[in-house]
Amino acid sequence: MSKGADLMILAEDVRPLAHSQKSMKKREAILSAAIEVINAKGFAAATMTEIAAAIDLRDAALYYYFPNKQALAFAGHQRSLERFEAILARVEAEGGTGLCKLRRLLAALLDDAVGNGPQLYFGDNSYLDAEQRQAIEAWSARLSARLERFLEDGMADGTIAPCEPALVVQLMVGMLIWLTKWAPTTPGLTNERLLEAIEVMALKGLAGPKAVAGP
Amino acid sequence: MSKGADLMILAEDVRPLAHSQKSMKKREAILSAAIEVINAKGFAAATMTEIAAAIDLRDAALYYYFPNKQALAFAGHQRSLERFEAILARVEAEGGTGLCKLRRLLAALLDDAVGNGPQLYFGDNSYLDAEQRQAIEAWSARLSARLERFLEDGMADGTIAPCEPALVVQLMVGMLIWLTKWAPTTPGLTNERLLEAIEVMALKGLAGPKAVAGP
DNA sequence: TCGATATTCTAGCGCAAGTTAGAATTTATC
DNA sequence: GATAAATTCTAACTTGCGCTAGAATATCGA
Repeated sequence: MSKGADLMILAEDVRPLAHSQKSMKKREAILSAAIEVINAKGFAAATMTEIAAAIDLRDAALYYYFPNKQALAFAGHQRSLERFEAILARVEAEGGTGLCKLRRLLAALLDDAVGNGPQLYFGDNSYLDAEQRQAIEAWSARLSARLERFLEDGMADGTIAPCEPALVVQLMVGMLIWLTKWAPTTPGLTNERLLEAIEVMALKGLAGPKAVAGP
Repeated sequence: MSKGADLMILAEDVRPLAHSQKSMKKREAILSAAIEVINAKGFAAATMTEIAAAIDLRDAALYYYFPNKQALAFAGHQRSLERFEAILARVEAEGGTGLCKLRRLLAALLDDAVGNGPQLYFGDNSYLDAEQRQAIEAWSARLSARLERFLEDGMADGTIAPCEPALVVQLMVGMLIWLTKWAPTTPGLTNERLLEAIEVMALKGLAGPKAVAGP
């Protein structure tokens, strides 16, 4: 094996060897469908047939884009984390107090969920093999750490009360994961009301002495 | 079919026809193992073999106590809801302000999780058939309503700020479900620190003008 | 100790779902 | 339009797991 070929293979999966943009678009569609189904029913209960049917294909067609079900799910996790990271980076770039950033992040995540459907952000990944799981968890941990920074920033600038950032972040993640399951089935629920509830329950308590109202 | 026989069958599953107390104990052990495995890996990924192995049995032995996997999971949901309801009833009986009850309930749930392992409280149940799912969801809804009462009581007695109880309860449920997944794998984490984090993030924000500190 | 009952095991069936091979069909290029 | 490439399909193989039948073992009362 030449060193060059090795590097090509490491990047991700090799199936679409020299694929066009049109092909990549279908790959994305498959990924979205897979994320939705896996998120709704869990990895094991989500069948390749069902994922394929969601975009009018037969199960076998999926293997043209992904080598197997595991790799498809892995790619789904990666894409979800990319999206999360993009939102996170945007909020970081906009700056502001710790509490401000936290508030804007939550709003952006809700908007994203509405527009693009729920993701696999931090949920179950026990079905991945050791390397894949390690990669996803390391990535998740890096993102969580950046989220914790918001809390630390807030504790420094006085907009957030003393707390253990790691624990608080996990509590928030739990809220958000569960949100994607029940909120879509609750009729008449708007993002505004959700944000209001989160504001009252999760953010008001975190607010420190220098916190001010408003976005 | 006689009417009498019909009623006997409705109650639950019939397998352990005239079983002794010893047999019932094993049934409970199987239930606990099933709850743990299903909670950890999801219904579809949890195999009868693995559940049985957790208490040194072969998969076939489980069918002496439960007619099939679905019924086993259903019984698990029921047992979890029973436990939840028992805790809820105890807190209700002790009385106090709305915030007080909420606080004590969360503490009791954490204690329960430590002693008896995580439960299937409100998680996924898409694998149940229509009747079973309906039964579980109706029961869950009744319990949620009683939990919402705590918030309404608090809003009435001034210990909890104005909010939409149904939404806030769901946010809390999400925190708790997710908690059972990551907390056990976090080294050095105590219930005290968890309660403190919940107190700061979830309860302080809900506190109304008449709230006072302490348990 | 012995028979009856309760409990668990071994062996294997059947089915669903992941996967593959290769044919069929569409799409792109000249 | 014809040829090549890309994409999707049909059909079948394989495996793992829920589940069953019936044998084997343990438990217990007389």
